[in-house]
Amino acid sequence: MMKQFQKTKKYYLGVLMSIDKKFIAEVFQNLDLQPNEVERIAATFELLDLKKGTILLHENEVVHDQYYVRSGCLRTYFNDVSGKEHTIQFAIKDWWISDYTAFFSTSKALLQIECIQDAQVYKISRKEMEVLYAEIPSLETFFRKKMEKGFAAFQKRILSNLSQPAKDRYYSFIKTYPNIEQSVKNYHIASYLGITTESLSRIRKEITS
Amino acid sequence: MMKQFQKTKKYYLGVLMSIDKKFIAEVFQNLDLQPNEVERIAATFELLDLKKGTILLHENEVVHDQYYVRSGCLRTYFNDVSGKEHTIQFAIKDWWISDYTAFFSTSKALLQIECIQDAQVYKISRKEMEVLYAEIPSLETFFRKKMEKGFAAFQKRILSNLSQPAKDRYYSFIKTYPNIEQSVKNYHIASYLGITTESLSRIRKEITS
DNA sequence: AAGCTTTCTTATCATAGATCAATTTTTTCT
DNA sequence: AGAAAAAATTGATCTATGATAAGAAAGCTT
Repeated sequence: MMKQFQKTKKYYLGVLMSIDKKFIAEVFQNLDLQPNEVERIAATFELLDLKKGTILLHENEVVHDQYYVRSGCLRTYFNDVSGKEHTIQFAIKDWWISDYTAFFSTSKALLQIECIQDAQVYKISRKEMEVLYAEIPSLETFFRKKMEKGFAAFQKRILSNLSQPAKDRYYSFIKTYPNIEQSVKNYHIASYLGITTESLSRIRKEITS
Repeated sequence: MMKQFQKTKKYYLGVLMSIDKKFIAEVFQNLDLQPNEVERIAATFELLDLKKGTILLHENEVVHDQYYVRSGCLRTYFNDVSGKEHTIQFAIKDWWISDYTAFFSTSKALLQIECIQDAQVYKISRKEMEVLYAEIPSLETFFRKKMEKGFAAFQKRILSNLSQPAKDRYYSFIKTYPNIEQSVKNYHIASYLGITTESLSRIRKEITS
């Protein structure tokens, strides 16, 4: 498949920057970064325009980057041996996305990252980010906290998969992520909940009646 | 239920320490800590002797601590509305355990921590650990990496729950955690795999035949 | 607007694993 | 060792969700 996204220009050394610094400051809003720190960070961010359908990361590619979503919608999913897709994560505005399991160890992707609504994302490499950790320690804390949230979300998901019927999990999903529900297809939601699209359809029918 | 564990004495300021510093150094073996750093850490560790059956943490208690297992075996589990137990994690020698979701935010426990084989554990408070992060930055990195591993394990579990039948999940479990298999009951394993003990029994029967 | 293509729905039948109810085996305690 | 408790097994039946197969509806494209 052709690459459907294009890179924006990138200028190093902070002389000229194509990326909106103000926006970068908002990404890390609670950190109270110094202007020079924001500039330093901005230099490592790369803005990408993605068309719906783009596969940003393919299975077995080494994962060097994570992405911050400015707009649009992406998801990570796993293709199992029987050809079924299992959605691990959706990401809309202000979410981070990657195959984190592979990202952390700079190893091969198990997941694919797919753009499911035209999107603008920042691409951030792990390597550059680790250099930044040393310069701006609060960044490491920022990402540690993100990770803690992600960990908690995964645990919650394991428990709801184990203890709740599909109908309850669907209710939780639309209640917890109303904005995501609007950006994705029902078959995406089904693959996230771990049911077939037919089962989801039956659940939805039950609800409306 | 009576408390079945007793605290060991604890001496502050590094004047006298009841806890084996050599052992502490091993906990963080890859960090290459200085002797004074080890001493500093040791002062925040509290050694507990636990009897099988002890509930170290009850649902709805605020979670201030995590535990490092020196010996024995513990598990965290969730009691769902219908009275079923769902095991989230087992911990044997050299594993860390807590209700991390609550631990990270110092909020109320959803899980219980149960000692399932007589154990010796170190208790480490989040608060003290965060002070240590500032003094010994490599500690924050150490725990971030642990978290990354835990995150990856959770993702793997979500995917295997969604894509594999119980039999395959059981095979993976005993292959991945042979040492845990020997320390826990089959009904613990069943509650980890998300099946009933009857189903696990049938799977085991199939294997032996 | 007509015709594709994608997405969603509906119906029928199949099945993994649950539930219920005993029973047997293993472990623990006195 | 023998009794009691805990854990594991087995059988019969039930149920939520899957698989398969059509169709209907919605969204794009020209």
